[in-house]
Amino acid sequence: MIRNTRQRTAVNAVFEELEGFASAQEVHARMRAGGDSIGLSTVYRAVQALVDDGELDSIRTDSGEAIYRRCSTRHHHHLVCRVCGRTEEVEGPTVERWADRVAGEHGFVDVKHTLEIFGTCAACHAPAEPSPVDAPADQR
Amino acid sequence: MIRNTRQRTAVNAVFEELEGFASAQEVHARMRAGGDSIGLSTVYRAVQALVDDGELDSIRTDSGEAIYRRCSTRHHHHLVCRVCGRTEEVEGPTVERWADRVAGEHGFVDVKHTLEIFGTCAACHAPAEPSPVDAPADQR
DNA sequence: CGGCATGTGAGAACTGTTGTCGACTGTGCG
DNA sequence: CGCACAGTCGACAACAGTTCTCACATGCCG
Repeated sequence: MIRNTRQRTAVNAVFEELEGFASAQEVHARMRAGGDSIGLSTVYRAVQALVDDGELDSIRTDSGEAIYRRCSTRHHHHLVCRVCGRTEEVEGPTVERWADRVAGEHGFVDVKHTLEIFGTCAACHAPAEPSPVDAPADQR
Repeated sequence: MIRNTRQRTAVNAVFEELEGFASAQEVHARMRAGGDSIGLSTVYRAVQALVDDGELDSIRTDSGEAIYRRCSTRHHHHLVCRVCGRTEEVEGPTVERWADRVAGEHGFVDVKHTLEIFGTCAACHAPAEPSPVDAPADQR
């Protein structure tokens, strides 16, 4: 049986008022800062329970930390500023179709995909930037 | 200056004879098992050096472990079978253009993206058909 | 209300990764 | 060839994120 506890409700609430991603530790810190008393273990447990329920989506950062977002409703992707962390949701039928087609051509079925776009947003890009023409060489 | 050392060559060799992904620890274990004496730190260093050189590609597993793969240096994406772990490289100008355009529309610059497609490959999807080309043993 | 399965939380333990530092060794030079 | 030395090695410590442990608390059901 699964109980409704103060802590579980509170974790849920954090993600409701949150935009973008948060790691378990951030959730914990935020709750502590907000006056809630909660253990780190409990945050992990609550977050994982929410993931199991499909209410949260989890991905990994490059550093290996798990971060969570509330957005399981409709399919979309994220555009993340690598400086300030601001996240925008974007949709793209184009890329959905492309992925399905490519996978199909290789005989794959039951296809899912993950796509994250990283960049520097206009605000973060404004300050001192050495190269006016900053064409990254490796990506196209 | 960058030296050619026995260890670095050996790590490189492991990925040459390897298909698919391997974690740093797997590389270390494999080398030890093969009689090579090498430190774990050295494996991490060598692997990261190879990633920096663009000779290896690194991603994270769901468990947070970093795994590495030798793949072509040009930009591409991976189509991964969630059953056997077989990986195919795919390219898609379409999706590159889409990502750049979408990011640009939001004022983002210096844009990169990651895209992984997961599915079940034809061989693994066939109900009672034991595929002649079976999964490599230690794929994730 | 009372019983008890379930949840909590502080801290220990664990895992993967990175840092440290003395010893070692390719590499370039004479 | 041999020497100097910067780059490298490797055992181990340190670290961060996550999971586990276990005594105690608490929501749920009758």
